[in-house]
Amino acid sequence: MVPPRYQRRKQDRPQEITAAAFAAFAEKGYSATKVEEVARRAGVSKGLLYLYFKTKEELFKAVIRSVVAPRIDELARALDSSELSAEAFIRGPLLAFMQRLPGSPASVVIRLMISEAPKHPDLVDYYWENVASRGLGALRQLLERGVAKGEFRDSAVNELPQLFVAPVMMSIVWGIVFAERSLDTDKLIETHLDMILAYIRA
Amino acid sequence: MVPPRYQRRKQDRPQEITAAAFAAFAEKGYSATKVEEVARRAGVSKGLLYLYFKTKEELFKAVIRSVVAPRIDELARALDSSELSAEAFIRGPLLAFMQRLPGSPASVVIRLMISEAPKHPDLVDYYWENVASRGLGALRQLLERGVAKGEFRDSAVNELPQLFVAPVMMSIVWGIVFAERSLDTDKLIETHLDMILAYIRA
DNA sequence: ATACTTAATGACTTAAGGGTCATTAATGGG
DNA sequence: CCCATTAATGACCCTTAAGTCATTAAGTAT
Repeated sequence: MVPPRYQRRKQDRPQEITAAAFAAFAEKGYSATKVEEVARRAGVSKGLLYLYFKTKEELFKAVIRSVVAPRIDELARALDSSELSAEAFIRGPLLAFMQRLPGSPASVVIRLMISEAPKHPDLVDYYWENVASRGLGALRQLLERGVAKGEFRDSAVNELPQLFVAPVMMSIVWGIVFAERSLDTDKLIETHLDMILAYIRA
Repeated sequence: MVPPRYQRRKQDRPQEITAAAFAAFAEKGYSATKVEEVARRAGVSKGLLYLYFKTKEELFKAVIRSVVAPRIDELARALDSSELSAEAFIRGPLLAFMQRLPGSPASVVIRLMISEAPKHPDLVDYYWENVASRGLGALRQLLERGVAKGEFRDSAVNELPQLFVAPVMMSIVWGIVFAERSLDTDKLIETHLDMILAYIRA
């Protein structure tokens, strides 16, 4: 009994291919990755890949979306789930969340966005609507809650939630460029939040 | 009298070519830029370009160096030239310097480094030795001076000069990805430094 | 002037890699 | 069991772009 040379698995292929593509893009970046290489990693022929994704660019977009999409609700849920004070929330769940990012797939997405954004305005729109503006909105909300409860004073930080994100971005970029020259990103992020809290505390 | 079809200008060509390449890379990124396009912008044939630069990669490295090199001493000079207190220095020259970066060629270099670093470890070494480690060293020195003079207290910031740089990196990345969706980077950086100072003041 | 050196050209070669398509074979319905 | 359907293959095509080189002509020394 000869085993079949391949199996038809229409349901699973797209996911398997995007997963393989993500791994390849993470290692080599988008343009240095060959479509054939992605197919090889997915255990699939190049022709099949083109059956599911019309172009390499479309594959790229699918990859970004596939990584980003599942995290969105996770992020949304995080905020309202807690009965903590704003400060406790920042020192607890938010700190933990931020510290996880530099070593996570999010880091790869950031790198890809930085490299490819200029060529893919629609991807930027997607990322903006689903990740950036939502995340910043959540931070703003958090700050307002803190002010309303009398924990925080009004300050320029309210208008600049990017201040929260800066050390995470720094850590991610550091990791991309100076991979080996280690940086204590956990401490960087924690110190930064400590600093913000000291600054905005009422 | 027929003007010569071209002029021999061995002295100027390399600079002109790297300048043209920088402009092209700034617009399209490294791999999306064709060597022929660089030659065209430099008003030169492709063959001549290859007379001065053996490969596209070598041209790339020359471009980075040509942008980075002149700024190095400027940076070094900045520190010791001032008789200001550490805080005044931070609020004055350092703030101005940092605010200039997001709109400067440095921003392009950062983008190129992020995209291409993994493929060019020697460039990373160069950048580390000449820019990153020097700049961070200068910041550390500045903090120590502040502590020695009794302006600043000892804190975790001494070991993490990256904290200073974070909002600049954030601004640069924001500019790359969300070019149009404006962010008040000047205010972001100023608020950040204000925050640091409040945190470390003795 | 003449001969010589070399900066400069641009048509050409070559390789890589994105994308196609005729062919094969797994699968499911009758 | 057999046929129709379509998932899957992989050899092939074709464009693009890096890199070469024989040739031309600007500058220079004798």
